[in-house]
Amino acid sequence: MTSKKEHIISATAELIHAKGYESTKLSDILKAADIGKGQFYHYFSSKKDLGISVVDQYVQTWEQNLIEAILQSDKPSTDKLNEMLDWAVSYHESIGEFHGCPFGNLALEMSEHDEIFRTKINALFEKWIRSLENVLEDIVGGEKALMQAQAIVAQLEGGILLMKNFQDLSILRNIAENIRAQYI
Amino acid sequence: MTSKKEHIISATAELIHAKGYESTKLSDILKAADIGKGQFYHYFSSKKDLGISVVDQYVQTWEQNLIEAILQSDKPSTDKLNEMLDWAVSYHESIGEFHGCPFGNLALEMSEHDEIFRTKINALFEKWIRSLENVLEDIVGGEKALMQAQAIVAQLEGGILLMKNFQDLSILRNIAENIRAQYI
Amino acid sequence: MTSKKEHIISATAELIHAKGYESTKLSDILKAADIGKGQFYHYFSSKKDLGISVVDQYVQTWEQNLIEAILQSDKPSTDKLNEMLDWAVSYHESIGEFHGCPFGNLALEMSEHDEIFRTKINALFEKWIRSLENVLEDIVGGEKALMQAQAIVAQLEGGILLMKNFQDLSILRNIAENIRAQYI
Amino acid sequence: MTSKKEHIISATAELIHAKGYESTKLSDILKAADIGKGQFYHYFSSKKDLGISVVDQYVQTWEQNLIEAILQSDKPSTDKLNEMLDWAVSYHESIGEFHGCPFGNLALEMSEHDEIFRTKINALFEKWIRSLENVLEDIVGGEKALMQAQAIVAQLEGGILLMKNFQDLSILRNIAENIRAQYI
DNA sequence: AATGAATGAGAATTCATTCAT
DNA sequence: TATGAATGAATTCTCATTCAT
Repeated sequence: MTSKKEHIISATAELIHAKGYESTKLSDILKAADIGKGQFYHYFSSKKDLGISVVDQYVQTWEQNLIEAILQSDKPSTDKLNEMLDWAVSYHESIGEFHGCPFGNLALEMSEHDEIFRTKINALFEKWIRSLENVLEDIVGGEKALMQAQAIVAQLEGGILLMKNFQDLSILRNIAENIRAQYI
Repeated sequence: MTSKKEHIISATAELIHAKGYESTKLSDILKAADIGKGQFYHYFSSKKDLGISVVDQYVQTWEQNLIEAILQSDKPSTDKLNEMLDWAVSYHESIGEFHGCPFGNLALEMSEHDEIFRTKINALFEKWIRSLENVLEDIVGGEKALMQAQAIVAQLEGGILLMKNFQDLSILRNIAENIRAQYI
Repeated sequence: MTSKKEHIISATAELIHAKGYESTKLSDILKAADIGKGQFYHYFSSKKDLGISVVDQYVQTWEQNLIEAILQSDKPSTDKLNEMLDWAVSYHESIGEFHGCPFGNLALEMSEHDEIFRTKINALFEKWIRSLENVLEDIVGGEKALMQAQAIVAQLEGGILLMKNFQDLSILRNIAENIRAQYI
Repeated sequence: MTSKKEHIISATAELIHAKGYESTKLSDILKAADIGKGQFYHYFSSKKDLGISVVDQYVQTWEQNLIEAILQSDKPSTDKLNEMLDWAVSYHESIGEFHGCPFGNLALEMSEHDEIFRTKINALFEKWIRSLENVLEDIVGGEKALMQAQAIVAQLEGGILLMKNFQDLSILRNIAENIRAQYI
């Protein structure tokens, strides 16, 4: 039964999103997943091992929900861009609290700590930017597409950072509107 | 002579920039500042007390170097925008390593941990955005100025985040170029 | 098996009796109970937590040995008084060293430090005095019983204090004789 | 000028009475006496040195106010006993807070810690009991005088202990009344 | 598979005392 | 005389990991 393992990963994913990797203590995880130490070390060899599984799970989810379902769908490019912006805003809206972007958070916290984390997070950002570049080629032409894909992702990540710090969703909404106004 | 206290603050500022607040252990600080435990607690009442001093020092530096010297100077608005972008890129260029934005890092790490840190960091972002809004009023008109000021700050912060994760300065350069292309 | 926890409590009880709460360092406890730091914090959340357990254990023992077994037995009142005095003297005699009264010591050390300790110690003194009051009602009549119960407890506590300071059991013996002479 | 030294001793005496010797930190003393570290170590070689001076000052005061002025005066014996009891009650009444007996506190805290403290405190209790014995010889006859002097001192010390723990002066008043009723 | 007791290195902090000026 | 900067051993507590059952 893998579902126990996945249960632990999901419980930890929330904790890490809310508090960060270092601040999420093993005891928090055991409590949240309602398991004992022995069970934890049966499924995972270390806290880091679990951390990596959490990132993998996040990566998989985003690849499906953002990259595949939105950016690589066969809708018109402007629709894709629109959907991506809606998805970003509604993701944070639905959580109800402003913990920031799971990837952005980990990117800043783990980048220089741990090469494995950095590489995995990197790969997702890379894919996101590349897929967005493809979308933008239709809208702004091929030459500027990469630069502007980077700019849009940066704008969203920075907007989520500001949203978290101000504890105010409206900043992210403004950012989304601003992007929309520029490209659509 | 206050310089000993300032010496400790500066040494710690670098450590926190590079590793984050939590990961910067007291022992790291003592080593970096070349002082003993007792001396540390002679100057600061706790690690947090020092952390706040570090943020205060960063705030002061940025208010002088960014807000006052650039955004509130009496040069033309487009020059101010240009200078700000140059300053941002050259700041990270000069450090030689990609630790990210001192404020952005702390914003993400401390936002939900500690209200005092969040408030101080908030105040700086607020000032930055307001000052930039004033600059943009000349360029894009008053109506959109605030939204676009937010967008620019977000873009820079997000760009620095990507830069840190990719360990590649060119992303930040691209972002700066992109902003320049849009407004100048 | 709770006996490990009780083992730690008992070992600590002796230390606290001999040296006081503050002077009993964690390292003393670990050595006396022959356990490691981690094990200690597995059973107790803090030194204070253990301290409270120690007081609770003392309270329980005294309630059984002094209050229930002696003062609330169904023997004649003068026998009860006699037994209490015997018990007090032989308690200190059997230990062989003059560390004072576990409750009196803590009462003086912790009274103004910590409200929880004070309250618990208070409760025991209160019960002791009330039970003794009941015994005395038969001997001196109801009117003076409370005052004289207080006087007897005070005399014993003060006698133990002097005994400790003079490192001489005979003072406590004298006090017991003096009480006996007055009431029996 | 010795008055500075005496000023430090008096300020510390209050602190030790209220908090005990160990809990009175050097920093508390410096603050209370409004002096710097250098000045402290000019007048005293260590904290213990000061502690001994404090005990010496207490001993001197009690020898004057209790032993000489009351117990060795040329008034009738029953007056002396009465005055001693009044003095004891009014001493704690005048302070307004219930910190216990300065000697009783130190007796319990320091007895087994430090032989010098114990000896000095011992000497005072010894003198007190001897002087009271002389007074009692007139009242109860020579045979029982020593035992009853011990009993009275014990009763007062125990009463003050209970008073401190219950934070209630009336217990000490009861004890005084009880002693008066027995001898006067 | 599972429990939770046990480990121990390392964390922040306290504090009497010494030393340079 | 006096200041307060500097020292460092000792203190309580944290926490990921291992081990016996």
